[in-house]
Amino acid sequence: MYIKNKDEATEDLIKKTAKKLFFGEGKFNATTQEIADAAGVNRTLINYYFRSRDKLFEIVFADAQEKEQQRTESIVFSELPFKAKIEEFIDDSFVMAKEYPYMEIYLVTQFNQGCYFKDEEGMERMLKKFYEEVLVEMEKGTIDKMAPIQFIINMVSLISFPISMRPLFQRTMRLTDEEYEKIVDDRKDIIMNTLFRNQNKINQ
Amino acid sequence: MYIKNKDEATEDLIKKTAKKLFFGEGKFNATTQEIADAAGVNRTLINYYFRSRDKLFEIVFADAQEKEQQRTESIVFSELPFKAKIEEFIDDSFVMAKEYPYMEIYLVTQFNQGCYFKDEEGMERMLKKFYEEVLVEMEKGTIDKMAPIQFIINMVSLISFPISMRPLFQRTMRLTDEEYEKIVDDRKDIIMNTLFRNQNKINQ
DNA sequence: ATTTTGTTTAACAAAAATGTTAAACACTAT
DNA sequence: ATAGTGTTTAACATTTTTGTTAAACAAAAT
Repeated sequence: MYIKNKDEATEDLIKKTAKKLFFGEGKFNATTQEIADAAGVNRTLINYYFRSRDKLFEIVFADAQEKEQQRTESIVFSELPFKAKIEEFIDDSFVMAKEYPYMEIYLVTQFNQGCYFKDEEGMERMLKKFYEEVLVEMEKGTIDKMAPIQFIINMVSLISFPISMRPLFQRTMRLTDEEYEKIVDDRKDIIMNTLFRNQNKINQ
Repeated sequence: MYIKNKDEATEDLIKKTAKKLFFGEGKFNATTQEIADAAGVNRTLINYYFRSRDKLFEIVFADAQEKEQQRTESIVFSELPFKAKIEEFIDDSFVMAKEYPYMEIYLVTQFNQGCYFKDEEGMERMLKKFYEEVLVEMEKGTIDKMAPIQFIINMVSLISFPISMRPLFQRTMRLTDEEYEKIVDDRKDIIMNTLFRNQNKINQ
């Protein structure tokens, strides 16, 4: 039998390259030729391994969704206390964002074009669990009382927006790469302080 | 001479339709045929009025940028007190978002593909002015002390993210249109409370 | 060695999208 | 009425992108 390494190598290389272009560089409309060039392979290999451009896109999209969800799940269902979970989530998001800054925005554009969702069950379980924890914290007074969904929206907004909108922000505010990275680095404490009413303020 | 109405009517109709498709429905890859169909005109009229697809895109993009900036400028340079400006900005953003929910995300994807910026001077003046006001508020203790840019990022994130990410959010959280609109309606107070350390809490 | 199996390539075909032209059309001013 | 002007249309041409096929190729098994 043929060595399994080689074919999986190219197949994987193509997938990796597509991800890099989509999520890493924001080139959502990359043609098969562009992907092939970036990967240094013949264009028709995309058809050989993935049948069609659409199939490749589907796979990459599904992968991205799954990864996002697993990432979140492993934090939500961990044994960490609430506040630590949020910190973990922030750290994790920023790490992810370094490699794939355009991931979330890509997911959104895909959803706009009428994409289905993957593991709906898992998502629901996770949300329920997190909801409950949020409610407990509100009872304790650690966070302001509001609809739990609003707390989640606040949290995700504060974390994800500056990542997704980096090109717009950085240009608008005329910031260098270094300046922007500094800002992102500083954000963890700021987000924590904003979400947790500044009790036990971390940075002062 | 020919009636000026008619030609401006179609030209404008095409622009309006393109905007509706891009910003209103998130169809960033609409073909000239799709735009023409949606506008109910012959496809080649796009070439007649705009020369090429790219030119049309450029114009729509420039328009969007300009509108956003003017909108923001008129608030920043108004005579309102700081807090009222923010409220105004929130209201304004939500109105805009009703018609063009995908506007900001479109701007970002365009920037990703290497787009230039329009009125850089104006933007700079505006930012400077707002920075100063933010600093004053921090001195007064109305808002937490942090780099002014971080306050701005917080503000814009809390406002724009739930709009831009609506399809993702709504799907993920399994919400109906009515439920989501309710959430957006509730957000104004939540955002104000989050930004202003909950003094004089609006909603309790 | 040669058959088998899977991979890669280039040439070709097909499809999709854009752009151009010239003729038809509508309206108005003369 | 018709000459003039700008608009709209359909037919055509071009370009871009995708998909297919058959042959070349490489490695391993017989």
